[in-house]
Amino acid sequence: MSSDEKNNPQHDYDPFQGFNRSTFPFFDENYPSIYNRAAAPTPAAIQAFDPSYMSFTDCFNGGSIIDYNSFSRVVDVSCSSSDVVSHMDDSTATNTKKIGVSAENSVGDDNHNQNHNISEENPSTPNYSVSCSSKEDEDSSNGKKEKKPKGPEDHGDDRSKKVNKATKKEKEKKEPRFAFLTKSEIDNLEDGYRWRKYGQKAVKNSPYPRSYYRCTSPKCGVKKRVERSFQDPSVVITTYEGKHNHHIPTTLRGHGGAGMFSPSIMSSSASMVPGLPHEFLSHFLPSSSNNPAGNTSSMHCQTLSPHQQQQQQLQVPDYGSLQDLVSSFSRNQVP
DNA sequence: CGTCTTTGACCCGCGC
DNA sequence: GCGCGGGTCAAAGACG
Repeated sequence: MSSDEKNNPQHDYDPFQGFNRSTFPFFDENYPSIYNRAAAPTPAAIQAFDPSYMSFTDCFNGGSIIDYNSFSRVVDVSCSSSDVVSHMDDSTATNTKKIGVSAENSVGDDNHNQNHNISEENPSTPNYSVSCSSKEDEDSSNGKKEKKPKGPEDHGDDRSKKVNKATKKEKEKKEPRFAFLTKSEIDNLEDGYRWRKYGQKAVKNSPYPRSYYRCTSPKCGVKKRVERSFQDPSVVITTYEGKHNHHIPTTLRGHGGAGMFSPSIMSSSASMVPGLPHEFLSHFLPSSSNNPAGNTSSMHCQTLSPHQQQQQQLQVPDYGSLQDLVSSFSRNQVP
């Protein structure tokens, strides 16, 4: 652990900072969740979360909160400065940036690698991590840079560059970012929204490329990045960036579309909270096999390929445990 | 024909 | 200043 990390205690970090907690139904202990189970989760059930991940257990128990740095260490993904998660001002952002670098360099760190043994014994036990950060991004999505032809005419833009730099700093604090670890064989996990892939890049120190998606809805600048952990290729890291300013599209393209989730569930949550909180929720919605309210989703399931269905099963967490963990977190964190 | 993916090039920030 | 790596653009092609 770097000294920077020591100086940046995470115990007071709130991964849901920036969101009204009421937008997360499971923060409310009295919320009549359809995921409520008959029995409280057993300790064994909680421990079923693979400890080698930054799981929800890690996230919420005892106020030990994941940030993107921990996240990057766990899954061995590099994270840019903007990925770093913390409620921080610019000065601390500089610090965490260094943390991010050290995280990337920590691949050979024994202390870290010891925790990288990802169990294969519970393939049906999905492991999730979530983190968020604030970041500008509207400058690239809205006021996106013009692609300028390289040549003699491409000069005299230094002024605009500086302006961009300044506005970037200002916007730096706004865009929320959530990262999810999902054990899945499918890279691009369906979340109900429509995404258009706009780029793919090879990731340093990883054989797996990183894909860049943008929400296809006009004026919605939400982006997501999808990549695999090279430590455990079965783990997909999905990073959402920004908030949707629209509801989930009612018509989705073929091959299952929103098949992972019940449309009734999606629409209800979407109408409550369009945007990222819904997305966050959607990642933990049950599939047909575990969804007590799930006739509709089972209907969608029929359109899934066996591959997708397998992935779907891998996606299903123990929602009772999950909810309890989050509630526990809520109790610990909310004044 | 519209939508989406692929992919090489480009831009930019950062560390050395 | 230079090189590297991450992020984005946009043309071309694939697909339904």
